[in-house]
Amino acid sequence: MTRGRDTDSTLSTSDLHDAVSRRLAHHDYRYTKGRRRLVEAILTAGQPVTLPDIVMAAPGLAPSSVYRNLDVLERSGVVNRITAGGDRAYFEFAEPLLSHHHHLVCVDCGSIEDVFLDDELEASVDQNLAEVAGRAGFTPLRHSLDLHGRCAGCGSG
Amino acid sequence: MTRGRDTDSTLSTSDLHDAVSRRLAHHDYRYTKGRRRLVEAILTAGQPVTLPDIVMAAPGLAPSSVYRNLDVLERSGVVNRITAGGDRAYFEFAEPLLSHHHHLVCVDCGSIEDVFLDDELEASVDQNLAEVAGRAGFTPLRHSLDLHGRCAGCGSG
DNA sequence: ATCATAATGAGAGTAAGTCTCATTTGCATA
DNA sequence: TATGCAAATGAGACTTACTCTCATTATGAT
Repeated sequence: MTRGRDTDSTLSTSDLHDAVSRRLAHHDYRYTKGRRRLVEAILTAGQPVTLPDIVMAAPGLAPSSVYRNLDVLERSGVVNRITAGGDRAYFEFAEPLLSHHHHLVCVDCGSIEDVFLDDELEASVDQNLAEVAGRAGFTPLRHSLDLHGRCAGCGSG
Repeated sequence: MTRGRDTDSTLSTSDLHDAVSRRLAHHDYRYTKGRRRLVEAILTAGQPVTLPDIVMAAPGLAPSSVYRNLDVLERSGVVNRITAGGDRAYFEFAEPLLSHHHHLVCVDCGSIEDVFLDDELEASVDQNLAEVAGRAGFTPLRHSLDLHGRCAGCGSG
C-alpha cells in the first residue's frame, strides 16, 4: 500500500473514517459510499489536492458531487479549503485529523506542500495574533502561515 | 482629504508615484494615466481591494484594462494579489510601498484587514520557514500569515 | 418491507478573470 | 513640432472553476 502522509498522520485509516463519520453525524450528514471514496482519495494523495486530482484518482466520482461533498466535509470540519495557490482551490484534512502545519506554495506551478514548525513558534504566533485580533474586535478561528516561493521542480530561476 | 492607511504608509503620495514609476520603468512598462488612476484607487481604499472596489472608485477605468494593469503592477512588484478571502482576488501595495504586515480574513464576508506584528516574531517566523524550505529544496520569496475568523461586523455567531 | 428524506449526477447556469483585435496613446527620433 | 512605431487601451467574446437545478437513486428509521 502506497500512502503519502502515513508518517505524519496521527490516525490509522479506520480511525480516520470513524472520526469523519462522527463529525458528519454531528452535522446530520450521512457518511455515504461517495463521501468515503472522496475521503480515501484525499488520504491517498497525502498532500493538498485539487478537484482534478480527486476525480483523476477516483474516476467514478461525479465532479458536481465532489464539489458538493467537499463543501459538506468542510462545513463538518473534516477538510480545509486552501485558496493560496493560483486559481484553483486545494483541499486537505483539517485538524486534528491532520496535525497543525503550514504550506510551501509554489508561485510557478501552484503546487502546495505541507511543512511543520516548532510548537514554540506556533504558540507565539497565536499569542501575537490573538492580541491584534482583540484590538480589532476580530474573533479568531485559525491562522494560516504559508511560504511562497519556487518549489524544487520549478527551480530558483 | 480622506485617505485610509496614511499613518501606516511610509511614503507620501508623490513618493509612491515615483516609486511605482521607477518599478514599472525597470520592467519596461509605462506609467500611463490609467495605471496612475489605478494606483490612486488602491491608495485611497487604504486596505486590500477587489476589482469591483476599484471600478467603483474610478468609474472611468475599463475592467479589462484594470485586470491587465493589476497584472502588470504585480509583475513589477508594485502590488500583491491576495487570494486568501473567498473567490475574489484582493490587491494591495507590495513591500516596501506598504510595510510588512498580515491579514485578518473574515470567513463570513471575505473582507481583509491589515495588521502588524512584532519584528521579533517576524524574524523567528522567517528563520523557521527558511529552515523547512531549505530541507524541501524550496526557494523562499515571501511569507503570508493570515488570521481567519469573524470580523467585528459579522460578529462571533 | 416501506416510507420519508438525504444524496446523487448530468447538465445548465454564473461570474471571475483572460484573450482578441481594432483603435488610441505615448515616447523617441528627426 | 511633426512622424513613426511600439505599447496601452477598451469593448466584448471567450474560458473555466464552481454552483444550482431537478429528476432519480440510495439511505436509515420504523
